[in-house]
Amino acid sequence: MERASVILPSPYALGETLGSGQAFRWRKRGRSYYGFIENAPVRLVQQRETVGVRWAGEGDAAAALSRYLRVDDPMEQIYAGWRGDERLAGAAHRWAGLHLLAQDPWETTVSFIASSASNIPKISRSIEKMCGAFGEPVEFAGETFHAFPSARALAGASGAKLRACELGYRARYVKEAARSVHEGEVDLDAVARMETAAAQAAMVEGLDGVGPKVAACALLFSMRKDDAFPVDRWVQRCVGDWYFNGRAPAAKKCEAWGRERFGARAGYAQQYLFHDARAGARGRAALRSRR
DNA sequence: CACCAGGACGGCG
DNA sequence: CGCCGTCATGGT
Repeated sequence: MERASVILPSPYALGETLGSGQAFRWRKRGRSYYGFIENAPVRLVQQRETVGVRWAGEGDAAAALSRYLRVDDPMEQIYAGWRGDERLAGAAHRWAGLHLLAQDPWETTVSFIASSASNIPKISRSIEKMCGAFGEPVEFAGETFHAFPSARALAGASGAKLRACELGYRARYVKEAARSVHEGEVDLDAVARMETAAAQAAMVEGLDGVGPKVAACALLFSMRKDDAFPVDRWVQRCVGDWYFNGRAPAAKKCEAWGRERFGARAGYAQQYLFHDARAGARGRAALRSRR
């Protein structure tokens, strides 16, 4: 059990970042966030600019948290690059301190296989059920947590038990992708060392249920491939609305456009666009329900 | 009760 | 290639 404390840069929007739809296992209880770093349970407590960490992992908790939260990312520099872009400049202002994360690659890959044509609350429940059914139990802070299941555990899972995790038609994708990783056909450590396009191609080719978007998410949210530009329905729609006069380009073209336009920081641009688009939709939904 | 969701896949033109 | 129907399932 490791304890430490980390000084966050300013700005760092911790709650917004942990709940931004790139990670699915963070839960807020009181002033604490419970989740996993390097697949070991962790509790974070934010007080002003510092975060207290209690971590079940081995090694330097402060270093692990700093890596995970990407506290060294040059946000002001990134925002400066968006000054000529009205939409992104606005999003940078509204969501100042929203960061990308550096999560576990295997967990992130499976999580986004489970994400296809779903929604964030359902994805979270689905992953939680997978962990409960197939993940190793870990005692932490007086309760039992379940680590994210290994490739071996998921490869050996029964189809029925997997589908019980609300995975639907994605269950066979998870099982087959797990087999590919467990048998070494795909090596995520090697993928992480490739440049983005090659890494994406390797994942799409080698992993069932992984297309361009899911691969881009895994690369961006767990392997620091910041030039990746995942295009889901939200991003496709808002890119169409904000940059193409309401006519959304096809997903493939939209991805190429985003990577070309935003370059080495395309992933950050994508995350801010996604966050802004969803926040707008949530606002409109709240407005509707109030009438 | 339609319609949508951090899409992928396979078949068809 | 690009387009389109299909695939479970819960939320709105």
